[in-house]
Amino acid sequence: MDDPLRRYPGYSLRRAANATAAELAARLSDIGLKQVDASLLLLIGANPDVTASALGRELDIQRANMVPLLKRLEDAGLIDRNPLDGKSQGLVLTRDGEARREQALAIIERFEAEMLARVPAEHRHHLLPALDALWRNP
Amino acid sequence: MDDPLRRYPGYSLRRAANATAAELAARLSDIGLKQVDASLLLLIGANPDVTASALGRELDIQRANMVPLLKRLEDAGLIDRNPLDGKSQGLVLTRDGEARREQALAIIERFEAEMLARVPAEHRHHLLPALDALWRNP
DNA sequence: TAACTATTGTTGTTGATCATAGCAATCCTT
DNA sequence: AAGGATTGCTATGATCAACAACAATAGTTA
Repeated sequence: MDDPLRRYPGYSLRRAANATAAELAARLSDIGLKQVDASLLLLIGANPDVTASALGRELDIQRANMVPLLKRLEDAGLIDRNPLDGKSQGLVLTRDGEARREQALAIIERFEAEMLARVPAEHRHHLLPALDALWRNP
Repeated sequence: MDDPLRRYPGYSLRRAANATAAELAARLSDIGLKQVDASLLLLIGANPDVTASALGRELDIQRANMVPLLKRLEDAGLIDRNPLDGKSQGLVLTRDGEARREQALAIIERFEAEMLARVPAEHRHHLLPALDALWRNP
């Protein structure tokens, strides 16, 4: 079937993102996490006492939508909340959260390596800078 | 804020895809189309009498989910259905559908060009082949 | 030809995701 | 002390894709 879309990098970009996201999601589900969960664990681990708002800004997730995400992580015993002042709360990983973060990290590192390995060597090191140019400077 | 995710091509891939998808969606909304609509118009235009099932396979959309998509295009007077045999129906663009397809094509071509222009020249021609390697051969 | 298997188009339901608006409490700055 | 901004949250609606199920038909094989 003739597919006029295949010429377009933008189309391939979306398809590639979907395909890789699906694969990573499948692997992360082995440890009971979604991609957002893993992102949050990594970010909280690297930035103890971050606020929900700051996380939302970094990941482009609206404040309101952070609530159920963090609630699930809290209910799962992976994160704790420290009141920073009267209204802000700092988020930290629990012991379990840290363990899970390390599992997620291992899965992600491995996944990224395998993903990159699929890209022909001549193109490989161009991928990250090219992608970054597409969204870092809006 | 320290963001451990920025090292990962897979993460940049998803962010770049989201950012570009949002921008293209905004432009296509000027002519009352979503991305899927535009994809369908382009595909039907290039493959007259294609079936809904074939479109779904090409775009990785389940048969069942094609129904409301095609119904909207039909209700908008952009496509017609030709009974091919007792159960299959061939899809074609109407006059209006062809006009809309050309508008969509112009928007997409322009968008793709601008998108590519944002990528530094050294990386530019590596983008499409690198992305294709990520999803063409699963 | 008869029987089976696969394909097509469809319905209906579900869950996940995201945008939006609004609210109370608290903070920061002037 | 006051006004505006920020934080966390509730609630709601729209959209989207996955899934199961089904009837009708086509294609293939016994």
